[in-house]
Amino acid sequence: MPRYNPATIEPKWQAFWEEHGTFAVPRLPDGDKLYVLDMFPYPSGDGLHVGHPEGYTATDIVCRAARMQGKSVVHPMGFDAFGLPAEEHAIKTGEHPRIQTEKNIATFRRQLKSLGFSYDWQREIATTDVEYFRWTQWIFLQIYDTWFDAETQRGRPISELPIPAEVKAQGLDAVRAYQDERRLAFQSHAPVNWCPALGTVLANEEVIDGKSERGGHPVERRPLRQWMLRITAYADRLEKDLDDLDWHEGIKALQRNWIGRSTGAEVDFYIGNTHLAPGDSPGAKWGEARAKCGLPEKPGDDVLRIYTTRPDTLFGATYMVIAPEHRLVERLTTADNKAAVKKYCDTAAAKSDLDRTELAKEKTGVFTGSYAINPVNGEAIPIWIADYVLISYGTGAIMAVPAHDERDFEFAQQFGIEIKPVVQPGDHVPRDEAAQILAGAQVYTEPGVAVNSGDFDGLATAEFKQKITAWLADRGLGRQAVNYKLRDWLFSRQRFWGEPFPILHELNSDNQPTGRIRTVPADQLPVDLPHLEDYKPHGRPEPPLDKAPDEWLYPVIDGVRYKRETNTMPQWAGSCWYYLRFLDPRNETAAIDPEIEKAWMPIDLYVGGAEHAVLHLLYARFWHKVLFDRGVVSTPEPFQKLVNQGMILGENNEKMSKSRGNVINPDEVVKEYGADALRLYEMFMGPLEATKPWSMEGVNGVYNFLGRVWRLIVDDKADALALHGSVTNAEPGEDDLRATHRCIKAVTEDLASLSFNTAIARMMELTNHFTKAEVRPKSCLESLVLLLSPFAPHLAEELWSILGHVDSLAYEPWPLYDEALLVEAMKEYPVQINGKVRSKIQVAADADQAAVLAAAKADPRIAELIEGKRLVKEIVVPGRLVNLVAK
RNA sequence: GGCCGAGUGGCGGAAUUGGCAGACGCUCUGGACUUAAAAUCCAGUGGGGGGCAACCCCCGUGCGGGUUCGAGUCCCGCCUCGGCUACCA
Repeated sequence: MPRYNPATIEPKWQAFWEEHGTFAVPRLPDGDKLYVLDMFPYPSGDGLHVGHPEGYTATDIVCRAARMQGKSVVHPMGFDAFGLPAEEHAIKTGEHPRIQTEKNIATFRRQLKSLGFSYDWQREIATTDVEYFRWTQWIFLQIYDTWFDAETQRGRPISELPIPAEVKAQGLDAVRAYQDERRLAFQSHAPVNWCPALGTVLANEEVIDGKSERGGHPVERRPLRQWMLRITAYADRLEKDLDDLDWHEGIKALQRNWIGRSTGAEVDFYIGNTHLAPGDSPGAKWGEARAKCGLPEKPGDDVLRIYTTRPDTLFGATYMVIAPEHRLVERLTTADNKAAVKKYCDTAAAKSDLDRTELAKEKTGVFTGSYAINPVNGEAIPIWIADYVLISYGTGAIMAVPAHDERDFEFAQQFGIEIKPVVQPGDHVPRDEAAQILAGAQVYTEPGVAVNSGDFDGLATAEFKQKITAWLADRGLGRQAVNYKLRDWLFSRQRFWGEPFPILHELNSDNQPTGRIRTVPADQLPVDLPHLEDYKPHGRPEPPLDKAPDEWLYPVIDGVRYKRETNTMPQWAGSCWYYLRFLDPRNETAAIDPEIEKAWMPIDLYVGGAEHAVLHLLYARFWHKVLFDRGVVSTPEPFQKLVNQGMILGENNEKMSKSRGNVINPDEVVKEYGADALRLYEMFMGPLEATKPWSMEGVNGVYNFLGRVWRLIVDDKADALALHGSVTNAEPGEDDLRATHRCIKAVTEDLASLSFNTAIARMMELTNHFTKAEVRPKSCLESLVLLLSPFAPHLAEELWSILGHVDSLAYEPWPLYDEALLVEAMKEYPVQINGKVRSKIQVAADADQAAVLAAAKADPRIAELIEGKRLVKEIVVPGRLVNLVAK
């Protein structure tokens, strides 16, 4: 009884492919290349999730079909293997994180192989491989060695950075400092979540409500020396280059939003050298001086520089706000406000970003006691401190215009500050509402026409913005400015299990850092992680590598003692360039051979979850652009086409999670139904990009389909493996050919648009067609098997061999369809009267419109229905339908 | 609050982009085969109504309007659900 038995045929073909190196890819493409990439997984201890095979099957289908269509396809897989869980396991057990990581990778590899994906496993890499992160470190050195030339909008070697004469005159250290300030990788102090009870620094996700996720211990924010990458320098290019990418508009919008470019003006408000009081003015001298020398590059201590996107509302500014971390806080606070201000700033410092934004519904703030002079009207307005202004955006200070900004409005209402409307709403605003706005009782943030704005009254918002910006620039009081929501990338972590930085800090004779740093030369990479006795926290905020043995931690070069950088890189680092290494995974002299890079890049199709739509894709694009500027890669963008697979929900339509108990294990599905059924089901569920619920009955459904295909070709009632009796070498009939060629056309087209679900439906139709047929022409069955092979490769290979072929079908030419065979002699037209189908007629396929119309009117039922009525309109849509409008 | 996406039978989903709504599959029902069951094969399966019958009629794509000979598809106004994001001045 040769039944369809995936449990025997699947391992058999997997072994065959492996033995024969069926999917091994040559160094360079042979003919048209296709680079299809999956987002490589993080090998968690839980093993593969059913979400993984969704995208992986989609790309596998594309690759298998492309090979049959003669393309040279590279389709690699690897592992994003650094990460917290392995380190936590190490802390508990004392076992090196690498051991756990490798176990997990082994599980993932086994699971992936059991699904029959056509990866070139020779190219497998893990970000944790020393030979891989050697080149991650090398790329860091490239970034470190680069400064961004704003003029040409390009990253250039630091050696090409022009050094101003006055800097040069101050000596070598000054030059170094000047360069270091401009490198794309630089050091800075940034707060971390320090948990004294756990003796370790926590990631943001590990902090909930200001307490540690584990144990609920208090967490404080502490500034620590960190590495930053200057991604903001590339913000404009990262935004602009999205235009030419073949990505879903929604994802592009997400990235644009994240970059968050805004244009406005920076404006200086005079604050004097002491504390200004109401009624004070800067005096004519200051204004004259400014008009002469223009706006200084950096604001001095006598002004408060703010950023606004609405310079047209300057006349409506009734107070100022600076962030609690602003450098002028102390300077601006008058004696009698000191205590309150200190208390407020201390509280703000303890709050996490989350507390300051999401959870804080009510606005808070404190008055400094001093005033600033509005440059447009000379009015002195109070300066407040409030944490709704972020130090990390713009200048960390704003002018508040409560009449035309919701946040300022809320704040002003709360603290009883004047609300002064300066924008007359547009005509779309109802009259009573406009009156409310002009009375300062309601906020209005849209454009309109200026009022209460001196000589500028009557200007439309857009025009006013331009005029006032020019006015300010003329007087040295302000300038046009651009800002981004995007922040520089905090690139260091206080963790063990990550890539070490190839950086050394010089020490003086007292073992204190001198501030000078040097890099580990490229030819001395990799910097491997040291051996540790155990992985337990050492109880200081410094990274765990601080407890590395001295031989590792303190190298001596040319008689100078250094301390290694002990921060490690974040998990994002490894995934920023893995797609390059896949092309040349064993290269020992370069990250990638330029010849190989030119031949295969860019990636033609990149498939992965939407959860990486912002960070991973932005970071990788940023690295790629730096590498492009430095001549390492030849394309400005890595991922030409991107598709985000949808989420798979549990059977109950909820997210899959252990706690809900609705997690589906792919191993179980493979065991019960086979890999082909799992693959086919995941593709049949619905569109790749849609969120859709799992259904075991659905899996059973496609499993039945595969069984039907099997029985179409194999006689499952025979004692031994034999072709079904109705399989024949005879020439196929017209109906068979039409059905087959329609299927070829549909599947080919659906594949091109990644519409796998409908492609499968078409193959089901063809299977139904031949199941009913008493004679099944072999040539048609072969076409079906080839069409099915990218989806259910094991079954297809088995049937292909049963049909008498010796070789794998992996490189068999893709079936072609003949347009001439698709058309029928007769065509059925529905005939509508007043838009409702009343009859159907058979007409010769090549009949002209008049003939179709005549046939429609001649139809007995139609004739009866239009009898005695007047035909107002007669519509014939060629190839579609007839509609008669009768009265 | 903002951005994006989606609402079609009992369920997952189709619909050449303005042209027969419900392809394909699941579920369910009936039949064939069988001593019986499973498996398999065949047929039916949006709702309501009429007819002995082949058939016929009405309603129907979240809701309300509109454009059109014709709307799931386009326009206007809502409702619901999901994802991402969140004081970015």
